[in-house]
Amino acid sequence: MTLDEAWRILQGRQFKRTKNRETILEFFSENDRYLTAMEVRNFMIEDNPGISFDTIYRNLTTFSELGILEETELNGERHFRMQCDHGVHHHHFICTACGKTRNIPHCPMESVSVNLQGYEVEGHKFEIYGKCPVCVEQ
Amino acid sequence: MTLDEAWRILQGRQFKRTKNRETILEFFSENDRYLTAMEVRNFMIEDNPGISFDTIYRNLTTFSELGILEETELNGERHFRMQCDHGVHHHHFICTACGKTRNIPHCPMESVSVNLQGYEVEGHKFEIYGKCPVCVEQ
DNA sequence: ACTAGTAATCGTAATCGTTCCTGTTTACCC
DNA sequence: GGGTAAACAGGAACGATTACGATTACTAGT
Repeated sequence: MTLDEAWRILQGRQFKRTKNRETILEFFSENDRYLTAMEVRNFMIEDNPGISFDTIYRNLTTFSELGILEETELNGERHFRMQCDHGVHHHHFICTACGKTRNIPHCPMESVSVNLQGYEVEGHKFEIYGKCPVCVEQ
Repeated sequence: MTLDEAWRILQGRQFKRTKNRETILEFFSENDRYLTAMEVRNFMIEDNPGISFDTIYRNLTTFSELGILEETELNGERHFRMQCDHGVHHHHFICTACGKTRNIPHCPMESVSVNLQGYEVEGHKFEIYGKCPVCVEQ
């Protein structure tokens, strides 16, 4: 997702264009990996030393709900990254050291043979964890 | 996993047979679903009003490491359940209302076509979330 | 451009799940 | 039964996240 696409979504829903939102989106568009609220804060604090976690979490949640960011949970912490390939369903290999991901186009839901009649499926998660080639060397 | 199997594992590693451990294992063997530390506490508190969270978490973590319980994270909280079909790799449909699960024998790792050469795979997670037939009716 | 109205923010305190700490109790081996 | 290390209770501390009242800053309408 590009910055322009993100702003188009936000302005289509009457969200205002603020400096904080610009900084957050800039950070994600320049860092193509899963990031924590703390990492976002450490970046923002240079421009805005008084930045509040309330602001960060509120915006991250908003962006996630609007499909601008995607979200996952790694060792008890929320992680966010810019939505990639918007619209096309996929999964990720996630590096547990740096947060970088690699797309996995195959979705296991297509080949699940279990009969889930009577069940109401709300979602699914398929992630592979490990170290990317760069972090293997460290 | 039966209570006998669990105790055989524990005693093989010189873990002591305490009242608290008996209560925890009894609770899991009678409740075939994912449970939180709080639910465990609410059950234990009847026998032992002074039960400490430290004791609960310490034992849940131990049991999980020994393969007696299996663990997953649902909306930011650790959930535990008795290890089912010990040894046989499988995945779960998980009811987000009651924590009950249904086994999914198919493992997506077998059909992942992405080349992960140079990567170090540490683990994976495949879970389907939704409502079980009982909770759909509520 | 000016102003009103409302969304967004700041700063701080509170919450929640989980872990740490210290002194005491308990299970197990002899 | 006595010694010893494991297990425990109670409470304090922790890190991530959320809630809150007061203030600031966008944006639309004049």
